[in-house]
Amino acid sequence: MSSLNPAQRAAIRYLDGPLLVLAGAGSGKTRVITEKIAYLIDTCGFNPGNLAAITFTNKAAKEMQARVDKLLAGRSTKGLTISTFHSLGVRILREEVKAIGYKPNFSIFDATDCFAVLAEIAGSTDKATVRRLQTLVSNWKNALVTPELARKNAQNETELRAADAFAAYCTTLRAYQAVDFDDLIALPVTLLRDHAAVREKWQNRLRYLLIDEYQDTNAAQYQMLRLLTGARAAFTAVGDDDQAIYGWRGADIANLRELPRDYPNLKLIKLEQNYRSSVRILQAANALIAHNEKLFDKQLWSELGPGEPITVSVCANGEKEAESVVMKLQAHRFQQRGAFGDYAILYRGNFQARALEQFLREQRIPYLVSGGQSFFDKTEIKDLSCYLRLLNNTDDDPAFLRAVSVPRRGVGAATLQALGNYAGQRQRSFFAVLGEHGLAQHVQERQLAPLLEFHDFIERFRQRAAREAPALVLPELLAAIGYEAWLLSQDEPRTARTRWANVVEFVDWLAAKGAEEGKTLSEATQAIALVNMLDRTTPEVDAVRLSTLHAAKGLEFKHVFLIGLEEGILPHREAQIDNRIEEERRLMYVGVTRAQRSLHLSYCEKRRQGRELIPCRSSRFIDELGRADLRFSGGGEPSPPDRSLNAERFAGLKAILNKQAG
DNA sequence: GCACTTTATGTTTTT
DNA sequence: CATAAAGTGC
Repeated sequence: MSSLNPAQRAAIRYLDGPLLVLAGAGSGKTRVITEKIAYLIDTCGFNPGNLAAITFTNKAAKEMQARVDKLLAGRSTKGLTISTFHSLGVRILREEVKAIGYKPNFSIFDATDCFAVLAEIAGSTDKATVRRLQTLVSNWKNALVTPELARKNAQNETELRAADAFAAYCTTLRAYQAVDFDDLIALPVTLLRDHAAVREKWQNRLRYLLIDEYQDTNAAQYQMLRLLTGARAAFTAVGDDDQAIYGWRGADIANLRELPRDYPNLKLIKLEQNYRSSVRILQAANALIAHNEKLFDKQLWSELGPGEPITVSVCANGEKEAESVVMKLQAHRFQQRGAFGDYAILYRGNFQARALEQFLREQRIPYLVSGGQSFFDKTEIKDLSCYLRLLNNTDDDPAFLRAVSVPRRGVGAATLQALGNYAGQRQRSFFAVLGEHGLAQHVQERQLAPLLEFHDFIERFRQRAAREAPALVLPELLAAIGYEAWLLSQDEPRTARTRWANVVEFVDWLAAKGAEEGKTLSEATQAIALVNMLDRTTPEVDAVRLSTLHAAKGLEFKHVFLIGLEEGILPHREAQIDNRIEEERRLMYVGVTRAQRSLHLSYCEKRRQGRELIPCRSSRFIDELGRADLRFSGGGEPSPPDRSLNAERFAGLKAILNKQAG
């Protein structure tokens, strides 16, 4: 435990009660968690099986596991839980399903599946409407609001209709034997709350909890934590209110603010020494975040010297910005004789990566995009997951609909419509009514053959999948449906080849997973829903990292480029109201504090919106960094606030407020 | 009624 | 660029 500072050491050794560690960016918070796990096992004699560390992303969980393994080299960590909130939720659900009337082979719906269910219920094809409803439902679940309560709280006709849709949505999911992401927290909470025996069992099993990124917990996750820790309240929560960037997902900083109230004997330890960034970067970050209403006072400091000045480039438009950033990065790298892997380019939205990728390819600079479209969201992978989901749970209608249509087998929209009506009338799933004798009366005669053939086909593989490992069955299923040929017939040869390569990679991933933990079909299927990026360990590759600001949290880079610093991008156009501006500011803060040695900012004077180039204004956050250490280039300093532009901004704000009132 | 082709269109952030 | 809606041939 050498080279820990006194605050870190205190945080690791404190065991007398609940502990909140306020860990500033780069203050070694992951280190505190991993060292504390080692301390609890080595020095305090905890059984690893009685410890759980909870993170928000798989990436964080994986990294933590690796660091713990290294720290405890040789000693057993068997039974140690290091997982995301959602994975822990699945584990609890799987063990306790019978208490809430689900089968253990339940499906996990992703956002697309849930969207389709809600669209059907609302009878709406308008995307914006359904999306609003989806957010509403998600917010209710995250706040542990039941359909009944939502109905009671409804203020007007619209809210009442939404609450009814919510109720119907829950019923439908239950009929499908399916849960959504929010259920993975909400259901375990109700379970632990309402069943004392279950609660005691889990409290007994998880005797000490460590929670990472505590500021990102939502109400449901906080309740889960309370129920798991119980009266003993043996936990360490580590967080940073300045890095709370998931408010839009229901995360609530109130959980941080109210922790001292809920636990009067809560011990508070602050980590303020930053081991990551040079002084100039840290000063800029401190100046920026000072514009937020602060929850806890915190001043980061560093012993790492002044470092390079922060540069700001003004570019004509998005393409020019991408080009300039790539050129600047090249020049900087030559001058420093550095590696590509020392550089990251960070941005607000995924779409900003495209222009960058183009120039990086042109310059033959290796790069990796993190965030962005997940491997498991690719069409070919979703196709196969749906087959697995259907084999695992034949009540999973969304999976049925996809599997029955890919590849095409002579069953089209009209037939599925008729089948859906029949299934609805019989109160059974699509797959179930395929086996009924009455089927012939409800679909066209010539449709009968392909439908029955599909039913047989699934049934045959289902029996095999019950006995054999999914990774063995899947390749045969692929051959049986002629998937490779289908891909070739659908796409250009080279896209078809990449897609098939993805399929092969997916099968390999499944095999590796299965070998690792002896996964059953239902475990594998559920794991697929939760694991987002294919966990290829690629830190070895020397490549520039492209990442959204959200996905960059928890990472650090020697040199950071932060692009698109314009009003409307960062802060985002739809985040003009006060508390959301604060979250955008924290997002900027996260970006700034990723940098160790140098930080390069850029923004455009004009940006393409649709087919037109719209003039834009530099982000207010640039001004808030303090001018002292900024070096401008490309177009001089940003123009002083211009009245016409302010008027424009005001008009935008008014439009938003009107929309909300109406 | 089904399958495949063309055309428009649009993108906050993620478990 | 990748998906979704509308249009065309069978």
